[in-house]
Amino acid sequence: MRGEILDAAAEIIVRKGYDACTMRAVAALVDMKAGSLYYHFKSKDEIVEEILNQGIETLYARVAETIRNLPQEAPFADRLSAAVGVHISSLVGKDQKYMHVYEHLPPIIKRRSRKMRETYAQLWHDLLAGGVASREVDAGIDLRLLVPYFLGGLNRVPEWMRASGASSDQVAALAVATLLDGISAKQ
Amino acid sequence: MRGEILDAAAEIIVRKGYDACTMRAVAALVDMKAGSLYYHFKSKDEIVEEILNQGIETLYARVAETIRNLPQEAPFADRLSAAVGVHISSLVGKDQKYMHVYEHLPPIIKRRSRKMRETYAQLWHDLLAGGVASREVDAGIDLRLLVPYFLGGLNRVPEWMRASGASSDQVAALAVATLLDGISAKQ
Amino acid sequence: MRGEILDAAAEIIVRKGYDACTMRAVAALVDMKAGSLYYHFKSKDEIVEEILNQGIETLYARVAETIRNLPQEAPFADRLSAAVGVHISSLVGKDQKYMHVYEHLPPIIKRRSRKMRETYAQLWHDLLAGGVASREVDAGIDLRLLVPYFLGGLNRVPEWMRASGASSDQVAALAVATLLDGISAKQ
Amino acid sequence: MRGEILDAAAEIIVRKGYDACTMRAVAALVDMKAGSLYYHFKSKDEIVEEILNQGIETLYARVAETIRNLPQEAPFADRLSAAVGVHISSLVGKDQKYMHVYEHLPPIIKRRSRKMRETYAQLWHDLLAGGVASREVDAGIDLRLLVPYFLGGLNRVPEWMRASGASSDQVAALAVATLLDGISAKQ
DNA sequence: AATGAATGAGACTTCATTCAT
DNA sequence: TATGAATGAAGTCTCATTCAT
Repeated sequence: MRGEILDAAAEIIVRKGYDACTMRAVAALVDMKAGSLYYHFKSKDEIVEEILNQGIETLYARVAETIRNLPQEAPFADRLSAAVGVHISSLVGKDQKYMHVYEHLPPIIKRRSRKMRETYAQLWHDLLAGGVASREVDAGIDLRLLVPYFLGGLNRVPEWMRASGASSDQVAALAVATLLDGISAKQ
Repeated sequence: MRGEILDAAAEIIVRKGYDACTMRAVAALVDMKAGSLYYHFKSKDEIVEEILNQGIETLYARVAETIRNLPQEAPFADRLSAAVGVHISSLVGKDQKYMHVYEHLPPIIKRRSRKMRETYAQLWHDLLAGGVASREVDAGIDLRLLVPYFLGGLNRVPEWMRASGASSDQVAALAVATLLDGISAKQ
Repeated sequence: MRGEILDAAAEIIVRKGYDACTMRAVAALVDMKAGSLYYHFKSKDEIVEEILNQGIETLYARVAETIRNLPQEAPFADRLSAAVGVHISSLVGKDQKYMHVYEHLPPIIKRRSRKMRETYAQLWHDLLAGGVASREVDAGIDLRLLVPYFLGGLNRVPEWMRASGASSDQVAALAVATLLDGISAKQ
Repeated sequence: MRGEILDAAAEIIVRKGYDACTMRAVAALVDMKAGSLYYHFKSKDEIVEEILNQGIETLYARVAETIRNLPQEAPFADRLSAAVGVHISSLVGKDQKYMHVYEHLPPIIKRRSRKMRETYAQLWHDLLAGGVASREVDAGIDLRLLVPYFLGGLNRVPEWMRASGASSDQVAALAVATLLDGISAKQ
């Protein structure tokens, strides 16, 4: 039941926005009355928080596992490519409502998942630091800046994919290529 | 007075989020009672819409003018650099609350400024297309994908600057360098 | 100016109902701002009251004069017919907004013109009493009951004319004939 | 509870007018807070509409049944008398607040019950048409005009009864007699 | 485990009215 | 005479939450 409630809430947030996600609306979707939700959750916030965390935790787990499963000697470009691929396909995957949720939340609530999101950013930081260590990434780059900048672009991807009609593979390829080599014409 | 009300509303949205931006709160900030706001605006929506438009329109005007003022023969890297610089400093400039507003709005309301935002995206599209035409940008890049991806990253900048403590110049430089040449170590 | 304001208010009440008759609406119709009305009237109530009275007073004056102008020896049927004709055509006359107003007012406000309306009822009472005196009206009829009952029917006339599409003459003729002779088939 | 709320609202409308019938006032009368009413009704309109319908529907049902229960061969005068009696006593009956409500509503809201009221008018139309068919009513009378005119008078009855102090039976008798035979003195 | 019913806070909005200018 | 600006009261409605059953 707890799970079904979370599912319902996520569904509503993604489909109609955070404001439309009232306790009554959630309850209706699981064939209950609003008051009954309080048997399973202490408050609306608890529901949202749980959804929020579940989203990033899953994302973290997937990307972490993908990286871990690569052969240790895999070149940086491959590691990056794999990570970006999993990140984007997770954001976009049909059954992955929980991950879409984040983009619909008011900033005040987003902030609650900051710690977990920093942990996730650290994952990327480590990935890139690995590239620097192996001299595959330019040592002059300040990773403290690059990581948030790059993730910032990545997180908007679903929003813009809808507009441009591109596939997640196309977007992933573009992101990787651009990050690695830039857009300057090579002589 | 109209202007002061808009200022107040923008201030609240940016500082405490859209939900906290009630008519009462706005009124209090300009030393009025809630009802009085209706002498100046037909509805809360009208206020938000005006803020929204003013933000993007100013941004558009600034970036467009910056580009226009460059010497025609300026190399692409310079044009890009100038544009990115203006964009970021506008987003971050202290007195430029109106531009911060966008990131705090619920998607339903964001949608209202879509047309203007597309116009703005077109500006960047043209800038990059110019680079392709002059063979300074790799012709293989699909601009329909790149522009939203790049702007997506750019728009998150203030959010992450706060966290990393970098200056807007630093971030701008990073964004330009990365976009142009990527992060791969050059031999 | 006073007159134009009254006109405007009456117009609105008749066309859109009492609730739509706000000070702002009235002001707009005379090209003013709401506050300015208070130079001419002490309150909204004063406006409504004045309209109300003007309506009945005119009606009273017309009917009274019509009766007075009849030759003293005119038969009762003629007197009644004349009075009903004036009453109905006043209620229905295009330029006579003030009289339409009454039907749109909330009962609480209607009550304010009670005294004047009783005076008006007295006019009819006298008319009928004259008929009794001259033995043209059945002496068994309790005029205290008949007058309000008959006027009640008469006042709804405009409302129902609109529905049935009859002319004011048709309705007047029907009212007179029915009142005098009833609807029973005469052998 | 639904019923008690309707009762309370009707009570207020009849006693203090439609404008005084605020959600707060209704709630207070049933010992609740305004917001709680929305558990039982979707909107204030729903409350008013329900009262409105209940009033006319009851009236229709009563009059229709009264007529139906008369022996088929009952003379027209008896049928009319019975119908008028029920109509008036319904309007006036102490427990029948719902029927008083109509006269206190703003025209915009009255209109909502038009269809049901037309159905009710049809009932009277049929009654009179029956009289014409059996040659008890003068065939020259235009029923399309008479019915609304007569009902118009009937509906004002409670308003005027209060003033004149007559009983409902007295008024009913007067209405029937007048309608049937008029007020002319019989030779 | 769930519901019916209620609450209190607070949202947006409208309106008659006031008053300095 | 008229207006711009403001106010306070009130109105309808929504929502998270509570609690006895």
